[in-house]
Amino acid sequence: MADTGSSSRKESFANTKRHVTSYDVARHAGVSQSAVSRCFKPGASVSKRMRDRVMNAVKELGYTPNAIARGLITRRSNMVAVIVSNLNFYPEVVSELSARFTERGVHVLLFTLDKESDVSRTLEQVWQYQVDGVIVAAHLTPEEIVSFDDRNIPLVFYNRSYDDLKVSSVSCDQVEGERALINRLADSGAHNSYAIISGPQDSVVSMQRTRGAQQRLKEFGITDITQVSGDYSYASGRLAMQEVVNQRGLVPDAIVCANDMMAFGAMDQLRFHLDCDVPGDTSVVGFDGVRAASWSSFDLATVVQPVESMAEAAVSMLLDRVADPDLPPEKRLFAGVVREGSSIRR
Amino acid sequence: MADTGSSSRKESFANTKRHVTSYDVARHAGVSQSAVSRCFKPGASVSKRMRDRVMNAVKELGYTPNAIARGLITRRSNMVAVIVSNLNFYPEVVSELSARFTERGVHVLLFTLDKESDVSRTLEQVWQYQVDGVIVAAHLTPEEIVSFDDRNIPLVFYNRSYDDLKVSSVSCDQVEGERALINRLADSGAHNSYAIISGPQDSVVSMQRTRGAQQRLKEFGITDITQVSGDYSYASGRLAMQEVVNQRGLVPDAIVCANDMMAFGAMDQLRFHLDCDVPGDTSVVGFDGVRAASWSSFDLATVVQPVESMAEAAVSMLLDRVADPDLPPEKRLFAGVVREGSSIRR
DNA sequence: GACTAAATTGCATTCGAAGTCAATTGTGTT
DNA sequence: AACACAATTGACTTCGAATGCAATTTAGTC
Repeated sequence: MADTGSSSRKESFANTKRHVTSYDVARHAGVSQSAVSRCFKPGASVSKRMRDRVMNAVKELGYTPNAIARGLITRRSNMVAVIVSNLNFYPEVVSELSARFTERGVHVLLFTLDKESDVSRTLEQVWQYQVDGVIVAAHLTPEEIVSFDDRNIPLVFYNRSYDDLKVSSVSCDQVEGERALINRLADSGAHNSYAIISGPQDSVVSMQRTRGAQQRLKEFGITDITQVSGDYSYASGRLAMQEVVNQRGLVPDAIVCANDMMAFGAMDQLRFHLDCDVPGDTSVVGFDGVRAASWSSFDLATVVQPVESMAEAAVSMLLDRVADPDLPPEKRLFAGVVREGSSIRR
Repeated sequence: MADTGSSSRKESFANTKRHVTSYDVARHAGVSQSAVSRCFKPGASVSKRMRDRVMNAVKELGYTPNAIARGLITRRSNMVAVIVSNLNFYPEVVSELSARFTERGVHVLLFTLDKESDVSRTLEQVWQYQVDGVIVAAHLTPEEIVSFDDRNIPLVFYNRSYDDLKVSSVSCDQVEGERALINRLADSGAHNSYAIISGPQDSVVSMQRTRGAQQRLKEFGITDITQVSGDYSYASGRLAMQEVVNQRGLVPDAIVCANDMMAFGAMDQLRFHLDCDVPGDTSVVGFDGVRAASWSSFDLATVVQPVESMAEAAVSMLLDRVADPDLPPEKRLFAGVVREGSSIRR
């Protein structure tokens, strides 16, 4: 640490391959640096002869443009931030987003939040990196949302909507989806007692799903509902299921879970620890339509979110707003598709 | 497009909040720009009075340092690239890596590869973004690996080792793990006929796991082995299982799968489509130790990779080499832990 | 071949922060 | 109070590429 100066000097000799810059290319090709720069700008005015000469030199020297330097002058980093509260809950989403951004030549700076508490520190980092836009699949406070406006950074929420605020979002219609799912349960007859396993108390998505279920059940005149909450995990689904049985003393006709993971947990708890048949004795439904829902072990009735369309929408909405910051915020709502499965008693 | 000049001019008026730079802060605080810069450099020589004045101005103006500009001059972007062949196979890994890098103030540029074919294009992007280092959980050709050396960019492989090449890597001992798993099968008695469901032909990891199984089985004098290959997915596990039965006409005593997903598929195929009890009629084992392996539905015997330790190792190895590029490459091998589960017949 | 318009090229400046070095201020000693 | 020496501070340059503008070349026309 003390000899930083000399060691870095030594280092720059050790690196025989010093960075090749556009100046090096220019000198080697006998042209100006501007010319080199222009050769990398699509649609710039460059003669064929010039382009050939430059590209030759580029190849010979192994030149790669420095995106950092470019970003400094153009004020476009060509990077977007993707902020996810817990990657484990959204692997497909991140994967889809990443693929689609890449397709469009945009790069993804990934931020995962362990606890919602470090959001502000994360945002601090986001600002520093001059990203062109941000996709957020996590909860932000209104102040935090406003800070995006202040900085003129386009923001698109994924599966979080703030009805009252002027923000762009892409989401799945949680309430409608849940209602459709309840319809299916009702269609299949004798479901009189229900349990709802919700997500964390502070999760807006969970609220919406749960509300959808409650509403629809109420409309069907069903009042026998036990509600407990989990944290979206498999383990919490199992615990919640047990808790339901402990509270009621018996198993309800149907278990409505706020997501698939908890539904798997509930199902497993019923089948393997409560000696209960699904769907023979009781029905279980989830929400999300993750891969495992279609595994034979579960074949879960659920609402499938159109992840691909949603990701595509989020990406193009964001990039549209990057290109034209004056576009008004837009909320796009996608309908979920009910997956029948065989976890509903008939 | 034609009026770029005027429109960008207009824009810069529209953005009432022009970027606040260190110069703005300096002017507002009545000091030099260097002073502002120094206030953001830990361990710099700044008097308390100066620091207070500057920090006040920073707060009043809402200044955020520009990491892009900093990166240009320091030649440190504080970003690393994480290249994953298919995020869906590694959600925990990416999540762990991301968390640990963030902890250390390093940012993650995520690249996901759909087909291995676009690796070179991806690398092109990686070079442009001047990342300080790269973690790769995908297959690279020797030439591609050399290109990292040429550019003096530290590289750490995750779960891919190239025995002959001088590269750093963190991996789980696939062969040993698989051997231990086979031991467990052998311990549990009567497993005479085996099926091995391998991964894709070109997957090194699959090769190693499969080889480990074959070796150990051979040592036990077992020769009745059917081998088919899948693509690591649940669906391919089911297909492969069916294929095994089609080939043999009956179900082998044990099914050794190259990863957990395929094991789930095989298990489900056996239980729900081949009317076969697991572990009653046959044993199934996997590899990886993903979350779902411990779900009651499966309770799969498998080799649990110590993902956390491995991620930690990969991150610190990479950052150590970023700090001191002269460190020699190092290969760290982690032992997997056999998870008993209840998918093995006793 | 002369002349105008259009296309191409180079010069010089810019983006925002960091580091070098010299100038200045502050501290401690006798 | 005078001096040596350390701690602070500011002016200026640098990182690498993009761009406005002027200079130059080329193409097009009669």
